[in-house]
Parts: sequence; C-alpha cells; structure tokens
Amino acid sequence: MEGKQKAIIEAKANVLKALGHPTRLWMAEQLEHGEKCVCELAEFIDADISTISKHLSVLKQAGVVADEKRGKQVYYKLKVPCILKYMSCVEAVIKAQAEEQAELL
Amino acid sequence: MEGKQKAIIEAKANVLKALGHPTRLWMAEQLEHGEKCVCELAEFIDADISTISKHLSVLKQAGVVADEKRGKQVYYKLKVPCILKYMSCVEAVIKAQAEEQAELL
DNA sequence: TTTTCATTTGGTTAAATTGCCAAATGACAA
DNA sequence: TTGTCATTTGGCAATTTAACCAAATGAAAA
Repeated sequence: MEGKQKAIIEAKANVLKALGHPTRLWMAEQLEHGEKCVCELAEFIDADISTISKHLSVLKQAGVVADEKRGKQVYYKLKVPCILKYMSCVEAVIKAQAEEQAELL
Repeated sequence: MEGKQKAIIEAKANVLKALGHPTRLWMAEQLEHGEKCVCELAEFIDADISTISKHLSVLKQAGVVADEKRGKQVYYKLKVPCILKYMSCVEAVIKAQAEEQAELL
C-alpha cells in the first residue's frame, strides 16, 4: 500500500475506533440533536468525570466532536453529523448477528 | 441506561471497534466488490498470516463478514455491504480534520 | 496413506487502552 | 483576592489488544 493511501486508511480507522467504545458512542449519539455540556452528559454515565473528559478528548482528537468553553462549562457538539446517520447499517449488522445467534439455540 | 439499550450500544460499538483498525478496515474495503480468500488478502498485507487470520476472526465475530471454506481455501465476504457506505461520512470527518490541521500552519 | 498447502489456534511479549484518584487549571462569584 | 465550580491533566494499576512464532487442523494431491 502506498504512503498516502495508508495514511487515509489509518485516519478513517481512527475515527471508527473513537466511536468503538460504548461510552463514546453513546455520547456521540446524545449530541445528535445539538450540543451538550460535559455535566449534562456526565449525569447519565456511571464513571468518574475525569474518565468522561478523557473519552470526549478521544472523540475530539479523532475529529468527531468540537468543544467550546462558555462560562464555566464546556460544550461539545458533533462536527460532522452524518457520522450517526449510518448507524442504521451498523444496527443491521448486529441484528443479523443476533438472529444468527438465536438460530443456534 | 437500561439493560437492553446498554447491550445494543455495546454491540454497535463492537462493530465500529472491529472496523477501527487499519488492517481490518482495509480488508473490509477489499471485500466491497465480492469475496476473497485469505491468501488474496494476505498478498498485500505485510503481516504474519496468523495475524491476518486473527483480524478476520475479529471481523467475523463482530458480524461484519462471513466465511466459507471451499477446497483448501477460506473465502470471506461482507455480510452487510452497506457498512462501507458509511465510509463517505467518515471521510468527511477526516477531511474536515485535515483542513483544520492545515489552518494551524 | 503420506505429503502438501491454506488457514487457524495457542502461547508469549510488548504496547495501548481504560478507569480511578489526586492535583492543576480557568472562569466566575463573593 | 479568595473561594467555588466545571473540567482537564498526570500518574498509576488492571485489562485488552496486537504481533510474532510454533504447532495443530483439515482438505486435496501424490
């Protein structure tokens, strides 16, 4: 594989990897309909705030979200909302998978 | 978060995580236009065959690909091809990200 | 049957990820 | 200025992942 192609694949994989954690995917989905501050997200996640902050920074570093400080709070929003549009296909994958598992019983 | 919702998020994250590795993403993309045997994929990847086989099994376990043994070879194919349509958006993410990086210079 | 070829599995090691706690930062309020 | 609140950063231990090598499997050829 050529250098540039390789870099592109790596960048894309990095985005998917960032979304490939339950907490991070959940947070991204929460941002689908607009920005939220860290505290709003944290309200529903059973983890230390510092853990949540680190997850958000992974999403930010991958280019999935952008942050903005306003007053005491930091607000996060999706940078490219289409990133969640295709979850319907990911859902199709897990549905097919679940059906197969079921057939085994 | 409720138990079922949690399980669904975890399953979805698992699919994204499976695709979140350069080698695995590349292999999935190779399967876009039809099945390939392990040896065909291996031809272009600079890694031990056993490593490649393990990557394929991660994709399989996540429900992204299916395998079938025919003769001496094992053929892999995408189970739900739409999974790569998603990539156009992932590309938008990395493009936006790259532009931002460029602006910093 | 014995050999060969394609692939998978098991085992090991190094590196990366996750999550918690404690401490630092930065903005606003007193 | 001092204190308080929201969030980030640094550091550490536990877990997971990735890669390699060697050995096992299973189908086909000799």
